[in-house]
Amino acid sequence: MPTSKDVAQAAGVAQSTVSYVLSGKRPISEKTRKKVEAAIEELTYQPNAGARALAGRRTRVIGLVIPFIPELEMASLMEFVSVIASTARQFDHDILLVTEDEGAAGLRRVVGQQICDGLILMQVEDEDERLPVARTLNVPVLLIGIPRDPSGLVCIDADFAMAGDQCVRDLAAAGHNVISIIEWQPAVVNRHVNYVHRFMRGADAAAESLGVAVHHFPGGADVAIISESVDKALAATEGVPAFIAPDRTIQDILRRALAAKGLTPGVDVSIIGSASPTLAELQPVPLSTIDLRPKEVSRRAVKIICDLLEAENQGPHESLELVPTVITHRSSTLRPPSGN
Amino acid sequence: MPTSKDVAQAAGVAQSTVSYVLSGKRPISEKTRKKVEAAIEELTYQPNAGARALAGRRTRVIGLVIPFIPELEMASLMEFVSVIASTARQFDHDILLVTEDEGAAGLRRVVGQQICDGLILMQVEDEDERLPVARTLNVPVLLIGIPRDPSGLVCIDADFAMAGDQCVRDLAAAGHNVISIIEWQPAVVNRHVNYVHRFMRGADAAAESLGVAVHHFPGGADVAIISESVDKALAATEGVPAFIAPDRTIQDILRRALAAKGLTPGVDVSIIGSASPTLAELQPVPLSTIDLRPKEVSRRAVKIICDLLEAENQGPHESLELVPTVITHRSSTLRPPSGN
DNA sequence: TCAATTTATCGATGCGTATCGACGATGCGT
DNA sequence: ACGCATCGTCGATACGCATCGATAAATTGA
Repeated sequence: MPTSKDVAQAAGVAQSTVSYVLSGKRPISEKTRKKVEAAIEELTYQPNAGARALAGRRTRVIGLVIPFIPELEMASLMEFVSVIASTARQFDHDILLVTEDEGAAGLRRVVGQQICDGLILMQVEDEDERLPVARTLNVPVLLIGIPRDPSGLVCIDADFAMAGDQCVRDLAAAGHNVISIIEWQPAVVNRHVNYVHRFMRGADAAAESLGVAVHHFPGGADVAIISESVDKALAATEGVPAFIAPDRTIQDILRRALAAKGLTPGVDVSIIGSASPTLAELQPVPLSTIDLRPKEVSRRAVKIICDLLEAENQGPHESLELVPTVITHRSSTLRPPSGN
Repeated sequence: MPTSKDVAQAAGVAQSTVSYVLSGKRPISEKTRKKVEAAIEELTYQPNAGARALAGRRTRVIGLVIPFIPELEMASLMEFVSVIASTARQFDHDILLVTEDEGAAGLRRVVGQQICDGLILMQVEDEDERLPVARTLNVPVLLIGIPRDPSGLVCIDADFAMAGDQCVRDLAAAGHNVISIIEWQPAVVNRHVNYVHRFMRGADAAAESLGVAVHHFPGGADVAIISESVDKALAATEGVPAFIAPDRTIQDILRRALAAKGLTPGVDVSIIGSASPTLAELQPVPLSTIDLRPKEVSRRAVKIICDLLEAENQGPHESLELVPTVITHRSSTLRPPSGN
């Protein structure tokens, strides 16, 4: 592997000059720059990351702490990871995976060994054991998710309250007076990932202000429980029933249960939930969705932490950014009665 | 951040002694070791990765090149990534994400800058543009997937031929004379990820040797196409029909199409396919599955590349490892006629 | 008891880059 | 023509660790 010294020699300049050509931190004449660039090209020189990190006290690597929760939807997780990685590249950074099974010690390790300049924590819980550690690390940390106490931390997440609000308003506008929410899996709810609560709060508040009723029913991944919830929900509804079904599994089971009763989404019943556009289109009756915009959340997360890395003016930062959600009408919900 | 020099000072020894305590590459007396270890504890010293890489010419980082293929099942991809990352930790290595959108240049970058000691390439295609580059990199590269020409490369993958063989044998043993395979999405097949062909070859060979018929039908993610395939398959079958349905989407659509015709899996029709155990159990009729063992493939992949890194005796290696697949009977297939 | 080993530790050096101070060359105004 | 600021480049040094040769201390054998 050629070094900057080799480049310098080939170009007939000092090593430091090569360094300045690369960083642009001092003026270099057109002539020398050309020579150096030619030598770099010629030798296919690439700077050594270790040496760069050592001398420059910057690795240009961001640690991404990925959760290990079997109940979680792996597909959506992968979408975050993938977008985060490619966005990081746009900011000239790389992503190092830190798995949850190392626990909080993993954070101390990658920061302590200076493998990373900063961290992104995914799937942050209400009371997250990683937070006390995160607060003491002297590097920027970005949370995806909002803990109970976000003081001294930088957070971003989808605006779940807005999502709940939008769903309820939308269904109410379509003429529903009673809206049934099939809730997340208890395993998820009990982990206190508070987006569930935020969603519900948004939904309940909207219901109250609009004078419609929102009923909550147990959901999860169990066919029997969801079927029972559907029965109860239907019994408690006069007029056309409306369902909010958070994830794919619940949607699948709900759809099947309704089909068994001869109810067609968009005609005899409304369903709205969260799903990727492609998956939503794939359904027999394309699903109206509330888009939590994982890509946008990922992109902004990377941007925020890169800004923090750039600034580097120490001192704990604190901020909280909520990404607006977007509702998309397809065929699974009734249309509002009149003029668009 | 404390350095090894600080530790040395605190312990009253030379910096090099601290280094030897850590590496164990020279004998150290019990007494000094204790002192040094105490100092390390006291200062919560952690060696600087950059300096270590620079001096030791080893980063202990493995680059993981993740594909970006929308058609791919993100969930299974995430399982690979997650298991690879935690297995790497067991071998005292970390995983750096390299996204496909950098293309082959990404490989050159992470290796050229010596961010990584080696690479794992996922989702390797028959004629993969990354391979010529991979061959010239002077670091170990491990492929998950088998290209058309694996010479000079180290590969691992699930044994798809075995999977095809097992599915056909199993269905034949249950009394089916005609077996219908709903194929992968054309987008996947056309990418020449040859596991599709290997699966088919295994299936066809088994069929021939058993004297049963295997019919192939177009699949994918399109409801209309799959429904038509199901109709044709049923028309072409006398007796109880049997289906092999590769992925989740195909399974979902197939199940719905069969239900619409009043056919119940495990009674009037057999279905077998690839799915995670939890997902398989979740179905109304638990799905008999062929397990492609992504976790085992991931674990072995990491082990192989770590062994190569350990060995470090240059020269191109070459090997090909196939991980046996496992068939699991649940309720969606007929049972073999007689005494187990 | 003394030379020959072995054992435990130290000091010095190199890894490849970034950065700082210094210095000659150039351009400016007067 | 002369001092002065600016520009462009060089040389030296630090970053934190691994490693090699050397040295001092402890052990062995005869």
